[in-house]
Amino acid sequence: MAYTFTNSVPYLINRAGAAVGNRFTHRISDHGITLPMYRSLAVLRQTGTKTLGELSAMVSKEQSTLSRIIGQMEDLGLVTRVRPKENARIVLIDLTPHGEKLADELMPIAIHFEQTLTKGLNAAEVTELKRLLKQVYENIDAL
Amino acid sequence: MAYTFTNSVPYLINRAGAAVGNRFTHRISDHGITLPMYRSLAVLRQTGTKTLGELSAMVSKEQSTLSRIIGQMEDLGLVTRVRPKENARIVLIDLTPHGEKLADELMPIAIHFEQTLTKGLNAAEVTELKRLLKQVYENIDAL
DNA sequence: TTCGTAAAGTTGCATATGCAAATGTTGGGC
DNA sequence: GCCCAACATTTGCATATGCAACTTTACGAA
Repeated sequence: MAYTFTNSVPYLINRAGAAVGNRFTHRISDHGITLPMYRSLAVLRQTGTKTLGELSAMVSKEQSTLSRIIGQMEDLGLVTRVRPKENARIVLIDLTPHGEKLADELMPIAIHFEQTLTKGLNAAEVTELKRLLKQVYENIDAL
Repeated sequence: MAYTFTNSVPYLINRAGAAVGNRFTHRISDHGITLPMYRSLAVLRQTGTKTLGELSAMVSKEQSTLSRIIGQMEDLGLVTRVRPKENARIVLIDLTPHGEKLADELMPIAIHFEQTLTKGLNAAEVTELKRLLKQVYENIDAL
């Protein structure tokens, strides 16, 4: 299969990711948070307490960048940042009740996005898309 | 199917896109260009002359941001920027011979990425992935 | 022709980002 | 117990980014 830039996997992934991100960003802007903030909320809501490093990996943001974002979220009263006495190297990040509430409020929006984006695809196709995206992600290690 | 953030389409797309982008960025850094610069080169190489607006849409970068990036590429001698007499509103962007040469040099890297990312997938699966990504992209309009 | 409006790019400005260096912390070897 | 290397996070700094405002140009209506 001939290689064409605009038909390459990175191009198609980036194009879709950027466009979806922009839409979501604008959709949640009136809730006073940004996209990386939303992603942090959603990960914490789903998986509970995380260290900064763990969260950084899960939301695909550089640690130093996320450190500042979490700082803002702390100022907004959405999360808490705690250095445990047992291990004062790490920082444990948790949702506040306010953060949980906001995450819950945004859930319907996220679900709506998921449904709209997969419109025209049957369940098997959606599953396949996700499987392939995970495979591609794993393959990055080999680069 | 229950909605889970880390299994959602936007999450999986963003995760893969960000990681691939980072890898590629570092891989081409010794060639003196950034990722959006590479994308611009690749689009121009593939499709020829473009206006700033067209290029902006194709590389998924804001016009104002791309305007500055093209300015840098002009300084690097990679592209030319021309306002046609017939229509002085638009700016036509073209590769210089130097820009073409660089685009050609980077092609093997891009192909290597494509091959590595799709490792473990057969031809039908790769085609399917691309088809689904295009469908998702089209569905964004409905949001 | 002239005017008003839309189109296409560019620039000002405030914010976000990434890398590298700095800070503070732990645990192991001695 | 002390020192040193590895860890986890934060901060300094330069660059990238997005939005809104501005400039220039094109074009249709009167």
